[in-house]
Amino acid sequence: MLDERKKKVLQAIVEEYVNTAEPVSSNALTSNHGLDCSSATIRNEMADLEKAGYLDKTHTSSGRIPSEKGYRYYVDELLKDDDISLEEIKYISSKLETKVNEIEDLTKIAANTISEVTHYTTVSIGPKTTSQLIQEIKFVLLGSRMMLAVILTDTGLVKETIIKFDEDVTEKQIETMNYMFNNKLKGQPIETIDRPLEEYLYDEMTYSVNVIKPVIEQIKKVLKEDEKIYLEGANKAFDLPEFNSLEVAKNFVNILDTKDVMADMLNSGFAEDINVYIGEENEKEELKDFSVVTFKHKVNGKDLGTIGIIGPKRMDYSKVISVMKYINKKLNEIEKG
Amino acid sequence: MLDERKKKVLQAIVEEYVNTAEPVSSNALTSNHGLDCSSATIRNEMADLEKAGYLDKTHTSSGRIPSEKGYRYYVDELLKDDDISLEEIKYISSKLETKVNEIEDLTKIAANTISEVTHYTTVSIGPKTTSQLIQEIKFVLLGSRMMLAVILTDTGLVKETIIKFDEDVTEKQIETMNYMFNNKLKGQPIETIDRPLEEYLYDEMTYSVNVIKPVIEQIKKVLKEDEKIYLEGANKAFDLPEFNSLEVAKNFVNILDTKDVMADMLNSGFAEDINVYIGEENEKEELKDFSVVTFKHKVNGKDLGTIGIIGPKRMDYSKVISVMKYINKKLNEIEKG
DNA sequence: TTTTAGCACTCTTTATATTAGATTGCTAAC
DNA sequence: GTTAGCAATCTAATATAAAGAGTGCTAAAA
Repeated sequence: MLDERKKKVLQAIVEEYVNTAEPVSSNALTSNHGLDCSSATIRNEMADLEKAGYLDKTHTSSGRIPSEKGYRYYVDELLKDDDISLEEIKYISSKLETKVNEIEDLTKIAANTISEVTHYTTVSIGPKTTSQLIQEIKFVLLGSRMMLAVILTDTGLVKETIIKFDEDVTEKQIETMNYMFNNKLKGQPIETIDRPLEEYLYDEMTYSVNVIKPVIEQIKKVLKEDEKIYLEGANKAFDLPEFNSLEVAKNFVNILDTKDVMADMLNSGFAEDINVYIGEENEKEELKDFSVVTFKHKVNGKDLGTIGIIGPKRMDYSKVISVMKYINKKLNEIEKG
Repeated sequence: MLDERKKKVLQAIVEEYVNTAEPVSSNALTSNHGLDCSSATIRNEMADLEKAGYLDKTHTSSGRIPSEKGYRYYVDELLKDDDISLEEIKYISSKLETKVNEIEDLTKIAANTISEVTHYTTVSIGPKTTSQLIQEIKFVLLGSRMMLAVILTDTGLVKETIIKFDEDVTEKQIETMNYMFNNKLKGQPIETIDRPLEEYLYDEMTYSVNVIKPVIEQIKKVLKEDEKIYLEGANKAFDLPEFNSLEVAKNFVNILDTKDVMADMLNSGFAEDINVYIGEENEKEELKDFSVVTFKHKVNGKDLGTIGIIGPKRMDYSKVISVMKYINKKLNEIEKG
């Protein structure tokens, strides 16, 4: 357990380093951090904190930077989670007030807002289809050989897809299909659209396979389709000094370009709350030099999308977490009322 | 006019520089370029070409690199436009064979393929809605207060949008609307959905403004919506030596992040053929250090989407243009047959 | 026992100089 | 018109030195 002064020193170092991106010297902490002692005393405290693993040095005679353990302690014990200004609150509210018709747009707007307020790159992904129930399926003929299929889920997610046929299809056929599909699928989880169902549908349907086959295939395809990942503020990262290293910059762009790393990153958080992964805490090798903060936007236990920030380990955790908490609250208000 | 040997020298320098990214010395051209003369002779030719503006030096005693005028001459006069291997042809064909149901997906696949084959970053954008005619509008009730609107255009573009109402809506109302909208809009260009039409619809519709207003607004919104821009292979650029400069890398990411620069870039080409913009030839300030190659995928004069490559001025124009030509041909075959 | 002043020591950063290597332009010969 | 030869020019790499920042330790002060 750290005593009060050590906590103060650690907190001061994290905050100072987050601000300046420079190793923090004992001298820098003697003023403006409420530490009423000399630099020599602080040096002693720093040495203790380093021995305990909370601080690192870049070389023998450098100032200190927080270690991952140091950041972790800061996030768990020391951060102020209301690090958000009135202007930021106003800005966020105004952005989220935009009337949107689809949940996915709301998630995108929230991600964009977070990126603007925190100046970090955000990534967002829509709700996982697998966790949803089919509320209704609707087929609409768009011509003699083209049909639109619309699938509504219980959380209000809408999936549409165009289906083309090799032969003419009648309104009557569509109606029958509509009835059959709904009969079988309403209220079922989306994964239901699988082998057994397929067989059933093929059996029951009296007409051409040419008609049913593309429908089933296309619907399966759309529902299993990887969720789209949206990036906001990729360029913002390049304003940070850690991205002056070409290797880091390249890694970063590579990560953003590798959609499945991003998807895994967003999907790995299970907590209801905000997930913070600092450096090595990230499962993915590629992310071990970065920090990631994510949260799932949920209403009544239903996943409506996930938003993540990816930035340097030297991230302003206070700001990021405060903003995310506030946005999460706002999103819940919007969804519920 | 350049004599044959000068052409050969220029071509050799462009090709050598495209390959190596190093200024080309007179010595490097004495072998493997069909130039049967000494390095001193080549030095003389180089000096002439530089005086004429086709070559540049990085410093007084460096080898030569092509100037923008040099690249332009190469693109206009010297490149081989069948610089594509059998494997590449096979690969492209296999990628484009995937059955897709929406035009926009086809454009995306083509852009992805180009990026894979050329190793450059590609950008693509769907068809411009403004150039299209409305073929049909279809409204589908999805619940008592939610409706789906589907707009089909003459080129097969499908736009869907969810519309939510503040009051219950009946099937009958939807049917009437369906009839009215189609009656007024079928065959019309998409811009028709504007003031005069709005008034007409408000007048004719006998029921609540609460119903018609959101419909018109949402449809307008969707149709005027900026086309989505798709990026492929943003990370590929970072393998190129010119991106070892942090400034260049940062600029590049900034450009990719600024969607309207990308959109303008894609929309500015008018030629039927392939557009090449080398460095300063780009209108946008941000692009003046890069080269851009775009082409519009058209069928029967109708715009179906635009694909662009953005890369260094030291771009493999032969490869890029060859691949684009081939892909364009393939796309036309797919659309027509 | 805790805190602090003082100072040698370490390491980074910046500046400067030196050298090796590549390539040109020019001159004069072929 | 072409080429060999060579001084001149510039880059890139390496070495050296000096300045500056910061620590750790010791011994004195509180």
